[in-house]
Amino acid sequence: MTETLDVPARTNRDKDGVAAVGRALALVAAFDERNPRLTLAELAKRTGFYKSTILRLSVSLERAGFLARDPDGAFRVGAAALKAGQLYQAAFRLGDVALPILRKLAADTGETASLYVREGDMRVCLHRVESAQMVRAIVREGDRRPLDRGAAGKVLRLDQAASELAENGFLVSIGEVSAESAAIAAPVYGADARIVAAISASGPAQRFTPVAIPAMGAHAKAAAAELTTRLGGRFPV
Amino acid sequence: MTETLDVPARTNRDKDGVAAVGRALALVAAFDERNPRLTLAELAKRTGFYKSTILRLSVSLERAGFLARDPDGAFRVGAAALKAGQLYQAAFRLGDVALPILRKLAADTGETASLYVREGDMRVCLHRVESAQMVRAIVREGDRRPLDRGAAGKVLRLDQAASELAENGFLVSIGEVSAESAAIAAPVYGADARIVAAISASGPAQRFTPVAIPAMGAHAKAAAAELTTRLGGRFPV
DNA sequence: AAGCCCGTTCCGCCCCTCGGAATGAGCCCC
DNA sequence: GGGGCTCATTCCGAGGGGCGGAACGGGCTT
Repeated sequence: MTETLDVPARTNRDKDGVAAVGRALALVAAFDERNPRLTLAELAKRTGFYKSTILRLSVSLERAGFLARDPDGAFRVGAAALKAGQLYQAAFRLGDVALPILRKLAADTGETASLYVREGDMRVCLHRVESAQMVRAIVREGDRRPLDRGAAGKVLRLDQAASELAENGFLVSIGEVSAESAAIAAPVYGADARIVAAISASGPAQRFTPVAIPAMGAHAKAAAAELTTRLGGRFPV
Repeated sequence: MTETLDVPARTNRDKDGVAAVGRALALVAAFDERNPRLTLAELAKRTGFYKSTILRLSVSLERAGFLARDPDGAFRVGAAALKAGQLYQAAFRLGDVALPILRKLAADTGETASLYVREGDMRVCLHRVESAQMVRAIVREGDRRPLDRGAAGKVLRLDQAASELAENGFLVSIGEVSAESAAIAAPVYGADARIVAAISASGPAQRFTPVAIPAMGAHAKAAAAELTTRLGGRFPV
């Protein structure tokens, strides 16, 4: 430390940020599902900071609502974190993320690809990319369909992974919405591992043969998995 | 600055926390649902900070995952916020138990059911199940409302059972949070027989008629009682 | 080409933060 | 009861880290 500075002494000037901020956020990151409440001493042990440092940082964190304190003195994460987490989700204008995935699914299957979300006892098409084929399924954004018909409806109605879904990762429906149509759908999961949307490929029933279905299902499943991860979602165990 | 310091110059020594941390968290708080993505210039305008300050703080925030940057340079809240938000919910060990109860309350009343806890002089929505109706109350997890408006707020402010509450076991508010909304709420008690949370059903005021309220109140009261017992809580004498 | 606004880099001075010591309360055990 | 731990909290000097402005360059529009 006293001499021989091969490295420029000011090397830490760039890309270093603000040390106090890093420390404060490390405090928040010290919590986990097993320990959503921590005492000052526990925080000190987990972070390696001095207790006086933690107390000083916690004043600002508490004021901003990112940290809170129980009457017994225990620390826990504050309510502002909940709000910030939702802002993270809101930052995904779903279309920007979903549309490329839908385009790929439409190309891979040759069918119309669409993204459905649940709305009460109906499902609503949020985005859609139509097939290029002469005979194809026509779906428009905003279309509302009953939840009890069609592959996407079935997927959105699942509280937990049904046996058929768990087996293949997708569901099929033939002639449910209309006699000559068919569809295949896979679930998109949110951060809480619950189904938040369904990605489907739909078209004329004639093309949904026992031979074609497995490949279509695999594509739908892959698209749904891609969207799930892009949204920060978590797959159920 | 040069003289005449009536106020002790070092009055800010106590209870001041760390200024840089407050600034960093103000950056995160600058986002909202309408603006989940912000440019550097927008952030500077909203926070009043210099752009150089924001850039410096953002290095630490990004490293911790609380802020992220898109390829086009726009800032958004980072994934660590989502995790932190879940830790906030985890601190209340209510989620697994409360959600089924909220679902039942939403089904029974046809209105949006939500669970509020007190956070200082505000109340925070911890969990929520929205109504299936076309016209319904919109509540998001993490929403903060003042304690002095709305049925849930009144419930949470009760140190002891007020006469009205003791009589019916629930409270009603009409047009308090917004002119066209109404809500009904009942208290959840902890092991020490003090109020730890409020369960409420909220929706358009038109549906909260003198005829409908008693049934809704009974449902809310039942839901709160159910949650109280499931949490090992004790009712006041 | 001038003007504007964008994002980014750089650096000196001041003040803010760090970290350790000191304090007191609470608890357990002999 | 008192000694000895661990707990949370307060205080302050010294050192360096962050603030805030200036300066720069690129991309637009006028």
